[in-house]
Amino acid sequence: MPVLGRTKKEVLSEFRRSELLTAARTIFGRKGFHDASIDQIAEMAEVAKGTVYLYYKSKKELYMEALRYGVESLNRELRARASQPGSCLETLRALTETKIVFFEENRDFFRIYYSELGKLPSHPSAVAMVRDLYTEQASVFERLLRDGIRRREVRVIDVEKTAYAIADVTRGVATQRLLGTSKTTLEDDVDFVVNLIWKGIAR
Amino acid sequence: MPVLGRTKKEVLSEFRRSELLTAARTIFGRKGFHDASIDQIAEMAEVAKGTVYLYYKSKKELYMEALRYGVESLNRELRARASQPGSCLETLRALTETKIVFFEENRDFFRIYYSELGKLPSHPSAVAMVRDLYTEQASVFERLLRDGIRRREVRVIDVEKTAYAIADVTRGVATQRLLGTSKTTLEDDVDFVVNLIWKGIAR
Amino acid sequence: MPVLGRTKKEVLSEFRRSELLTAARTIFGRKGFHDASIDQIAEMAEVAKGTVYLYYKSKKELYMEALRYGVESLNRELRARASQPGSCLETLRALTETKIVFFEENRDFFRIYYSELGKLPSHPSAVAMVRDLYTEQASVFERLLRDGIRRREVRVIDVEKTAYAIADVTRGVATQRLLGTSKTTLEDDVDFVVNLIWKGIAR
Amino acid sequence: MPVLGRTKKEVLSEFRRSELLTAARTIFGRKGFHDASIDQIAEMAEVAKGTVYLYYKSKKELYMEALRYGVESLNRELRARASQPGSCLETLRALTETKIVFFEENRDFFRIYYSELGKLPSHPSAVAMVRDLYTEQASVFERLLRDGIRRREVRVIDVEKTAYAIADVTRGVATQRLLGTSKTTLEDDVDFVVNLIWKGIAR
DNA sequence: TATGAATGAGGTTTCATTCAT
DNA sequence: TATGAATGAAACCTCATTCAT
Repeated sequence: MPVLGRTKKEVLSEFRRSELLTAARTIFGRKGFHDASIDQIAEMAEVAKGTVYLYYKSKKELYMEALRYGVESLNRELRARASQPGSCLETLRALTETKIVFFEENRDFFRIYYSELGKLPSHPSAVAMVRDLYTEQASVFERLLRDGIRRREVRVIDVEKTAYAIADVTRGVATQRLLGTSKTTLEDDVDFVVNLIWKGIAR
Repeated sequence: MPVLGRTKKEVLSEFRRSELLTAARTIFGRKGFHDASIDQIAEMAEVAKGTVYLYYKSKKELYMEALRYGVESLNRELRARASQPGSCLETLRALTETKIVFFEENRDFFRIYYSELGKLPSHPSAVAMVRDLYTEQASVFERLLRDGIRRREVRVIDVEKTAYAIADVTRGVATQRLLGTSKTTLEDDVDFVVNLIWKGIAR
Repeated sequence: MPVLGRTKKEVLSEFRRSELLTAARTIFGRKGFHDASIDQIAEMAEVAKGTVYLYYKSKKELYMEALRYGVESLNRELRARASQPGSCLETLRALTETKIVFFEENRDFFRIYYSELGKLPSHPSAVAMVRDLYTEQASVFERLLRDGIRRREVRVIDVEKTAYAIADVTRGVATQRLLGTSKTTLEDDVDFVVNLIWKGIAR
Repeated sequence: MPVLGRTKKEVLSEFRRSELLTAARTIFGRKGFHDASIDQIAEMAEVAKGTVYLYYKSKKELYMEALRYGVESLNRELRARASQPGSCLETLRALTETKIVFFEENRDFFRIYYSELGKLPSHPSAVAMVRDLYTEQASVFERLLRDGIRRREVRVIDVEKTAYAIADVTRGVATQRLLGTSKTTLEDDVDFVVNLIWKGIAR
């Protein structure tokens, strides 16, 4: 009995995958890949252990999907915001804020994300995927910078390196916030990042 | 028959510890804490498994010591360089270079270091230690910035946040280099970091 | 599809526990706690090593349950026999025989039992449990003696000490039999214990 | 430089053996065979671990010698007391007291002794030895009983079985005392054993 | 003879994965 | 499809024993 092109089965299946992904993200984020157990994830997703293997063929695959799922969400939000009109500086500020807020709302994911980025070539496949998504994210910023250069708001710089630098400083501030080290408001933190970078790159 | 205050035994013992630490750093860096096995570390250090436990009372302790050993080496180098005379900008450049070179020469350690920094509250003790050492490192840069402000080379800024930002951008560039993503020379990379930051903070 | 209040699963689970307990009793009895390995017990119970841990959370717990299981069986038999009518002397003889027969039929258990009784304060928890069960057993004999005193079949004595003495002599005879030192029939051995004790305590 | 037929070396060697045996008895008694470590014994004997192996070729051998050493001491005391004049009853009381006192003064040994007796055929060799010494001990009592029968103080009984029974009841009382269960004086406890047995065997 | 650093076998326990129901 | 009992590989750690000094 297909509805809107999807059978009941497909809907259920999609639902399970989503529940599993959410649970995986939470547990993996909280305990790391190794200390997380399939049992815990299954329990949180309210299915039996064996069921996990009907949807993901291994712990690693589940991990990678949870990772991809998160990064893609973030990238989607960033792209959406980037496509809104505004000056280069305004957009830069908006993107920075989007990213920091995203991490604050997805602390568990934040950990998976950066622990994986920090790992480099250990789960080669995972890294490759993260790198791709990271690169995709960087490209949002690169496009912004190129626009800024064209519009003469930004001086001529190495856009790629700068894009990475923006990501790094943003990550740093997000880390401070999650660690509780940062004592300033979200707005101040965003200001700091944007000012630093903008001074560094403005005409 | 002590020689220069150290017996032959002490020398051997020190040698073993050092071999173990080096092996541990390599293996842990390559595989992460969990996927590294004591057996592999012992083999690389050319001792038997049991011998490891004569020097470190658990896998975790060995890990932490390997971590501490590396961070302390880096901090030592940074402090040494920071104490040399020069303008604020010169010193900033020197420190940045020191750090990037250190990571290039200690790739395996780089991974432990940042995977641990990215972990936050999982091995509480390890994290605490890394955080302390990280803070110590940040303070080298903070001092530099304060000096710069006093000497009117640098404008009045939040030194703490800026110190972290420097560390973050530097880390980012080091990552690019280790990933092979960066196609530019060491000098160019250092220039990039220093310019970006300096523009952001100079009077 | 529950049958008689028990599902197939429950039956299987009960069966496994029982198989494991039996195997544990045999192996522990034969080799002692330390020299017994979980592997051997699993093999004898015809399950994989990991399965043992689905039913008992550690080697020690398995050991204790095997112990408890045996002692409780013995105590049950003794209590059942003690509640049958008969003179004090008759009951004493019956209990003695019950105990000796039980040990002959459960040689492996006999060893766990007495090795644990002989250990005093090493596995504190195990010892506490055995002591409780031992005390319970002693109380069966104490009640018998008190009855005998009331009925004027037995002279006034320290019932507690005497109860222990009966247990000790019985144990001794059981030991002789299991060692093969005793060359006399079961009946003769029982007679010997009962006569010795009875002479010692009768009016 | 032999002195009294013994060189300095021999004296030292004897001293070491004795220190080791004492330490072994204490540690084995306190922790049992498996949980005792050669290291602990060496430390208590104030020698290095390797030295232990110059005197005893394995942990088991050391254990057996500690066991033998203790049993032989006890047997020696019993034989000495048994050879003193006195009625059968008097000697029985004296021997019982000797044994209980010996165990109270050698608690650690007591545990080794009975844990080994309780083991039957696990370390076959150890058991054989203990059995021999146990038998030797029983024979002291058997001789006493036979004397008593000849002197018409004791009725005609199975002396072997009775000898074991005496040992068993004595052991039981010793156990009560060491466990702290017994609340009566040494004299009362001895009285209890002797009365029970004597009533059981006297003419 | 005495030492104690080094060895490596051995055992418990965990947990991802499978499979019969 | 969903379950969860069963599996067994893998890894940490201990400690009796050896051996070079």
